[in-house]
Amino acid sequence: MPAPAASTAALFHALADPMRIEVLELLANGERCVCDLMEDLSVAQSRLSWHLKTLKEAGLVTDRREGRWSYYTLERTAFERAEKALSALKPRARRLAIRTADACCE
Amino acid sequence: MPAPAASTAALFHALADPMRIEVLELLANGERCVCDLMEDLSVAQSRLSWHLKTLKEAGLVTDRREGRWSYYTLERTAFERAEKALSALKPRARRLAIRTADACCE
DNA sequence: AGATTACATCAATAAATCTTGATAGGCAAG
DNA sequence: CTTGCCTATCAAGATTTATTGATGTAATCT
Repeated sequence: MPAPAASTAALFHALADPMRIEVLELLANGERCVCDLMEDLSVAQSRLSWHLKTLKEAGLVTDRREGRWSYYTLERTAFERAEKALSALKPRARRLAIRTADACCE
Repeated sequence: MPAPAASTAALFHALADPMRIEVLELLANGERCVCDLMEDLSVAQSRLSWHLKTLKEAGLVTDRREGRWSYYTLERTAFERAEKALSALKPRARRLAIRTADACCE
């Protein structure tokens, strides 16, 4: 059975922002610290921090503290969940259009 | 090269709502008319119509008019775009953390 | 033609999300 | 211990997105 619609939606929601996509693109090459991300994206610190938080809450990244730096890493399993959700939605059946509602069809 | 972050985000945005996910789940079994979707989801008509519109604008579904009924179908290519975008983001490299910014590291 | 059905669209409101600037906390260096 | 750096969090406002109820439109039926 598929994951609940709400949790699938929440996962995709985290992917539904251009800046978060850019962050993920940077992290795809490996772990990065916040200061580097800030520089690469030329973005305000609190803004970046907010997006990192939403990525983290969605499980797409994890963070790690080292001294005064924070490092973020992609979390592979979340991407696998997203892939599964996607393929569960992909068209898989007949093209037929058969109305079943009787409110509008009888 | 990857699709622009903004268009990737827009695609995922269409997937970022529980009701839209449910609609797509229903459509995964094949084309359906709006009246059937309404009944299966027990949802107000204008609300459903709105979500169908955003799915359509994202390219995830297409519609077809037949008499007074509208039929919606999944659009496979959009799902392929989404899959590509996802796999472009998946972790693919070293775990190393190397700071490159010199604003914060020198 | 008039009535009804199926759906889209609009306007108003509500709710969620994002941005910005300010403040606060942890850590390290001096 | 004080200062400065890196990051998180907060509060306020702006923007976007979603819901609701009403109206519009096109097709069908009588």
